[in-house]
Amino acid sequence: MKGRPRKFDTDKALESAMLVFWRNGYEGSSLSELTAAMEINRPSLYGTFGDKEQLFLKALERYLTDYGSKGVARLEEYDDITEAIAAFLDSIVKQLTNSQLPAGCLIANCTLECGDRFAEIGRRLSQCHAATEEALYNRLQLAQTQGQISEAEDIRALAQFFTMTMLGMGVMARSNPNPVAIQQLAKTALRVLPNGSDK
Amino acid sequence: MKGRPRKFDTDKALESAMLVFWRNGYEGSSLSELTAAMEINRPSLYGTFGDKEQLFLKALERYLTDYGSKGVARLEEYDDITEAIAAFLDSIVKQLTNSQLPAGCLIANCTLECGDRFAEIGRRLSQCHAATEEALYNRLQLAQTQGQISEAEDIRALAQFFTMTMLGMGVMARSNPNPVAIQQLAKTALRVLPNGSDK
DNA sequence: AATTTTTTGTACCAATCGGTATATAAATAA
DNA sequence: TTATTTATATACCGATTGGTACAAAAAATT
Repeated sequence: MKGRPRKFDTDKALESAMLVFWRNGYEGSSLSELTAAMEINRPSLYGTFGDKEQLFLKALERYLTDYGSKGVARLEEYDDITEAIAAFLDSIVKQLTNSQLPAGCLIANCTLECGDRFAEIGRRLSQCHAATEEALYNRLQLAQTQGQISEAEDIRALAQFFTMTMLGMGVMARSNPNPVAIQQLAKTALRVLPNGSDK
Repeated sequence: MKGRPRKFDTDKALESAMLVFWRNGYEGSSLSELTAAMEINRPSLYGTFGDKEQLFLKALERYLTDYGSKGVARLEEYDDITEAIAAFLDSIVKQLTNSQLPAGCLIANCTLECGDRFAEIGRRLSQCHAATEEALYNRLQLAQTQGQISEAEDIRALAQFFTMTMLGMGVMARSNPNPVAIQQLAKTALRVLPNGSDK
């Protein structure tokens, strides 16, 4: 490779940026704070990641692989649909109550501020919600074909409900980070499932 | 009263400010946009409402009386606890799906961005959640003493769950403002109540 | 009519915002 | 060694941020 070699680890830098966005939101994260956390200077940031919006989108992808999609992955771990969704919620609870991580959920945190005002980011974040809903829907549909859920059940509504639960827990965790309460929210939400009270 | 009289209606101006904050969040609302919407100039704003933070807190109180506390008020309208909470959620759904109003819920919108970074605002917003939870708790407790809810039921958990539902619906409404879906979320959430599936 | 009090409009403040021009340093290719 | 390429660090850009100084305007008080 020709040219002066990079002095910093792009992966570490991106992770640092992601944590800043997670903590402060999109607008709340200034270029100065970002470059400080990433331990690089501004031209290196622009040369490597593009402008602030592109950096955010890349940080978001990083968040998804490291944190955001852990919950959906757990949907496949159990044959029983209630256990599967319990595992999905439990994964989110674990994240939200991990005091080593920024408060709340990066996606929820930024959905509210970016909605209209930063169109591309807003669109991408909506896609994230839709992807979660779709994963839940597919898992619920499988359970329905297996007879675990009645045919009369509106599984689209259930998928949207648990997506909302994820986001709502994120807001609660940001406002009052009481681990026991967050844990309890997940348990209560599970009761909308036919046999959810048992778990 | 001595001195030059005010040229604008402070109440109208505060309402305009509230709508800007609701749409754009706290940091996202610049002094320029606020004064433009309020149709006053900057010194009038500072003279009448104080600085930006104080203006926000006053706008928040205005939001609470006009919108935020409508849901809680409906808790008293029905003797049956399930109907009461259905009315509470329905009031919030109505607001979230009103296309004349800014998207989402002002409180949820700003909880995420203000948490740590604007301490006083963050504290006040947490109080708002706590107040909602407390109103729900009191109503649930009444229902429990009336035998509508089993003594074994953890009504604190239920109060927190419906508070979370309110906030979660707010995020969903901001990201994908589909009235039917929001309405359905409320209906699904109601199922955590002993006889919630009937309603 | 003169004085006092309060609001108004304009014009401005330092600080910070996201973003970049420029020149130097460090590597490879010729 | 020389030319080329890429990343670095510093220093800067215009625009916007929240917040104010100042003087004119409009009312009540004396």
